[in-house]
Amino acid sequence: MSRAVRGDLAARREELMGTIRAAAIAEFALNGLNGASTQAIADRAGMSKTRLHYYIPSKQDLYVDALRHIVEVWADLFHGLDMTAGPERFLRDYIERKVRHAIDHPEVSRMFTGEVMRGAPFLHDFWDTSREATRHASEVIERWIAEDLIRPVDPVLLQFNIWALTQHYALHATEARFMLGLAEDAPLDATHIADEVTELVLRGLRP
Amino acid sequence: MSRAVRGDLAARREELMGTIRAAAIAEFALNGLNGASTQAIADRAGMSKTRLHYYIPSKQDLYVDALRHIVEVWADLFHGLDMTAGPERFLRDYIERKVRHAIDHPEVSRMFTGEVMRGAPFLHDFWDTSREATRHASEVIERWIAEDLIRPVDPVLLQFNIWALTQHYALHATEARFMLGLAEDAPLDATHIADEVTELVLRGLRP
Amino acid sequence: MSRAVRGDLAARREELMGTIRAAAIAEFALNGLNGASTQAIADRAGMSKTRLHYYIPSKQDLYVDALRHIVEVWADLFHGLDMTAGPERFLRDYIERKVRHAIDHPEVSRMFTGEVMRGAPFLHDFWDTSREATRHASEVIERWIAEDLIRPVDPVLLQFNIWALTQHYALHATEARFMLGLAEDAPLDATHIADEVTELVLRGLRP
Amino acid sequence: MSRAVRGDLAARREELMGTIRAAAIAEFALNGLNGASTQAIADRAGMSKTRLHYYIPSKQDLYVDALRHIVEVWADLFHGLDMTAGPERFLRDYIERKVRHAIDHPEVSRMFTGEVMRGAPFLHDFWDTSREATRHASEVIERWIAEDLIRPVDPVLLQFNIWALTQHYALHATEARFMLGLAEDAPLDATHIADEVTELVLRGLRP
DNA sequence: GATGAATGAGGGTTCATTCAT
DNA sequence: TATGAATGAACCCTCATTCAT
Repeated sequence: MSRAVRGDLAARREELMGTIRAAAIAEFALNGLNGASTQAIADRAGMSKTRLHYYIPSKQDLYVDALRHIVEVWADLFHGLDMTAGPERFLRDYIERKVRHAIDHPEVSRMFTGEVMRGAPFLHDFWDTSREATRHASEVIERWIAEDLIRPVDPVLLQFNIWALTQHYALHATEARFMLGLAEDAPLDATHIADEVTELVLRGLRP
Repeated sequence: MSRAVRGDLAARREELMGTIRAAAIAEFALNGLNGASTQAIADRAGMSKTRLHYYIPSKQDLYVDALRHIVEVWADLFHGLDMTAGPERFLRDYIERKVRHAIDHPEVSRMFTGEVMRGAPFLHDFWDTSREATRHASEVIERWIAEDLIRPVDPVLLQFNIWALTQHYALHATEARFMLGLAEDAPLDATHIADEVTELVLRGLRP
Repeated sequence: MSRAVRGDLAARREELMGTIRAAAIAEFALNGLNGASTQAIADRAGMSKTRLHYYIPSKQDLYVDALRHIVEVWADLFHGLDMTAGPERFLRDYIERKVRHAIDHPEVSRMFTGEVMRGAPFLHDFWDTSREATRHASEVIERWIAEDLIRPVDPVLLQFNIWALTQHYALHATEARFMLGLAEDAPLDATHIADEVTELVLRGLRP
Repeated sequence: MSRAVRGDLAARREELMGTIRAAAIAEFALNGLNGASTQAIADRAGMSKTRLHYYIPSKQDLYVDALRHIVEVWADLFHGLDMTAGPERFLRDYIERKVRHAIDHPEVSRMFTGEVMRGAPFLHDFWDTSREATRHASEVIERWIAEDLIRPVDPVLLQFNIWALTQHYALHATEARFMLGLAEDAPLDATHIADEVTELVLRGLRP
């Protein structure tokens, strides 16, 4: 087998795994690990159940893999963001990116929140990393407080609150559309939402 | 059958239905409608699956009944709160109650959020009522703006944002405990959380 | 307890048993012994399943009782018919009564045919009587043949054939209405059907 | 996979479906759609219930498929029969074939009659075709009447009557054997029965 | 790599019946 | 008599997974 063909095969497989993962995230977002059926995932990915099981070791493995993928994507999302630029600049960028991503890929937020709601049984492995990130962010926030750039707040709760505000529009997209009088398939206005959230947070933090 | 005995029977049944509903909410919170098994609900309620099915028409009926119950409980929760008292007083009370309830009964928030994440297929029936409430609240908020009690904001998004902040600690209780360095079964500090959220919102709304 | 009251109670019970039997025949006609549910019978009789079971020893007993009742009713139906009156007079009367009863009470014929189709597992007990009747009728038919009132035929098959012709319109009432262009709830014309059947048989038997 | 193997697989499946259908017809004949259990069908087909369900979408689908099959088989049965050959020739052939088939495959007639007795809820779809056939046959019969080949009769009822006579020996095989003094597993004499029925009908139709 | 076949466990629900009151 | 409660067995069907080809 030539190197090119082998590369082709690998790429083909990679692409297939991407399709499967996307289908899995969509289904896990709707029904969780227990509630999702491999049949539904296979249907969504456009393949037979048997073929799906050829590519994955088990439903649970697929679930964990999807979680890992989500964590990576979110880490990537904030690469290049600079907390040293000060609270205003950082939070504006962060919230904007986070809200936009949440609105564009609601299944991702939903699957993740589902896992967390269940007590995060499969997320514990990743949390040591998250804890480090949280600690690091807390230090920066405390520096901002020390420099009187923002008023004194609980730095961990601040992070949770921002997380809450930005995730919410992914989880509650249907309800939001309804209450805002939008059509069932109309996109939410990410810019407007990001602006309102940003303003609330920045003003809420003023010294 | 004497009136007393009949009363006893009715009370017994009422109590049993409460047990069942609580078990159901816990399971639906974990696994959604599809993922939850009547066996698990029965186990949690301390009865056989057959006996459970004697008391409910179907799993879906139980699910809808639980949702209805949640909506009622939340409506009750805010009876007596007075929006005419001005933003500071109202928001302080509202957020306090909401956060405390979320932290005390996280399964309730979780089941509800799960339903909403799935596109709220069974909640649509209740939303006309919710829309009215949202509209009414929006009017009050706009009056506050007109009276310069708060700065101009999108009144609907403000409601969503407050909702997001107060629900979050129910959904993410496990994660929050972990990041805050608490024990796995330690209660979250509702007072502290409510204070931080309230402060963020009130200051974020200052004219 | 006075005799009158006791009589009342007995009458009440008798009436109730009639209601139950009618409901049972309707359900057994539709679904057979296995397929019929006591719940459906109870519903049809306007009582709770528990109460139904108070009045009957078991579903199977109810089934057998209904069969016995049907056999009795059919026996009564032909009391007074006189085979000595000769074939024309007898067959005219017999077919007329049988067709009319079949069309008026199709459930009865249907439940009975269902039992027979299943191999008549509960009817065997009654068949010794039936065999006697069949033999007796065969003798009369053979006398008719000997007297040249009708042509030579197999006397048992003749009885079966007449039975087939008269039962058919109970079993196939729906189909008959459809093919005859009648409304779904329109009654079949018993007189017309009886005439056609009678004519076919009488002419078919001419020496 | 080679063409030969694929053909093998298809043939294997076809054969299996035939086995399943035969088992299904036997069970549906005994207990109807509601009363028949997939377990009993599986047992009769010599496979596990799970395996049976691998081959059928649902019990109801199997039921409808079996009905469709029966209708097709009966249509095939009368291919080649020529109504233009005149009443005597046609009716002799028709009754002979029909009686023989009924006696050889009583379950088929029984399942069909069961469906019709229940009001034919799943047969309605096929009845438009049947109605056409009935109409066409009626026209031929009326031509026979006009040509004085048979006496005037209701053409639709004539068809029903013949149907009744020929089906009867499938439905009442057990009873017939008993009344004719045959052993429980002895075959009915199709030739004799067909002759008696034919004679009754042909003579009954003489002008 | 990819397909059809197969399976044991479990899914929600209904069953005829019994029990206590 | 008559009711509500309760139950073990059975109902139809789907599950994630494995096997053979």
